[in-house]
Amino acid sequence: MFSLGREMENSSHLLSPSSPCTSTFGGSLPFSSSPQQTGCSNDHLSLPLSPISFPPSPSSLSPATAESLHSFSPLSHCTASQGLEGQHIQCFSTATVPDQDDLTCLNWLHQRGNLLPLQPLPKITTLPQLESFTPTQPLSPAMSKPPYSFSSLIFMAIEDSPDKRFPVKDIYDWIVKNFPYYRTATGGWRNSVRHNLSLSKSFRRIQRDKSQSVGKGSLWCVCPEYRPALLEVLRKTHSYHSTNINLLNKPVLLEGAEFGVPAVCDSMEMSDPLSHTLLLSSPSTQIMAADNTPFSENPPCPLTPDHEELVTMESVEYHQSDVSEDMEKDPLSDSGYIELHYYESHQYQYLVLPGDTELDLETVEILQLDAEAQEAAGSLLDLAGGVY
DNA sequence: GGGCCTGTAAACATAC
DNA sequence: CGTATGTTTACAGGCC
Repeated sequence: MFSLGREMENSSHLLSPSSPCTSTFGGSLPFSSSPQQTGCSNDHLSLPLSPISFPPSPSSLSPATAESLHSFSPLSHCTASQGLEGQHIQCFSTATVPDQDDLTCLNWLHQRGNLLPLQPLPKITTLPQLESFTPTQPLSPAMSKPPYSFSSLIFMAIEDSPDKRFPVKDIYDWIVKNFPYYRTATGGWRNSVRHNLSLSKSFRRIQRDKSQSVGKGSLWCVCPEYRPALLEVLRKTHSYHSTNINLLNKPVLLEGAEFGVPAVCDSMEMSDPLSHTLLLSSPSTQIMAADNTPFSENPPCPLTPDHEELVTMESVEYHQSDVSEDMEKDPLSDSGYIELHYYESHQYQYLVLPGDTELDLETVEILQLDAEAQEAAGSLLDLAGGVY
């Protein structure tokens, strides 16, 4: 079960067509180049490989994979049953499949405030049981240069703006606000921003409304036809840095049984840190202690986001009744992104998924195991929305 | 090695 | 006039 993700790289039989749209992974920005051909309308990105069916039919699986799925079926199918050996894993998903007119929508950016692996994740406090959670400084060097190109930074800034358009100065401010590196960087990067704006076909200059004009210069927006490519580059960069760096190179400890939950994992492959990742469905998931005491009633410690630490399997229970109808909708549901957050509590690391992605564990493993697996498994967009 | 992408620097023009 | 903005050119480094 714990090599499932990697195994599924080659498990094309698990993949069933779910989206009429395919595209290639260009991986390059449309910088002075033609737009990436997605062959799709509404910016729907996907990969040549189709996503996994949900849930995969056990009969269609290789023995090892089927065994894996069997072991993880509780979480995969979000129903209550006995999970890992001696381990109680429950996940009830009440999320409905969201309308995703635009699966690449980044509206969540300004809601979420963060899609960056090197940044704190303050919005996670929407988890009711994590009210006391206080973001800490990222462990990664906050002052190091971000991995994102200027085009990506500009793209994020514009997408994060309420009107999807920003003057240059606001782009500066956004970058400085979100990437402390640029607070102290010399001014040359601003020149680079302007250079990118002017040179890249991805961005378009809009004349300000003269009647409401305040400030110098024009407004800049993202050209819709280049948006999928920008999004793809951003996603790949984000994925690479959050997955490969945060997970794949980390040691694995299987010690301890927080909340009194048996620390199983004897059968786990020690080499696969994701095998021991606790998956939650944010924001409507509760971490449960062994006695079913909600996490909020028995918090072991504040969670710290983005900790590159150890991973172990833990109990999780998701109570449908605990989810109010008006609970904040995960902005990621419309984004086409699957944002994976890692929160650490002692020796445990929790992987928090958007609440309504309805991803099953094997899919998640594929998404995280490595970049190649991600590409082989299909885009997050299809996984999130294309199969229902 | 060549092409492309990206970052950086610089010069210059224009607008505020 | 100073500063901000926008355009353009040039060059270097990395990657494929």
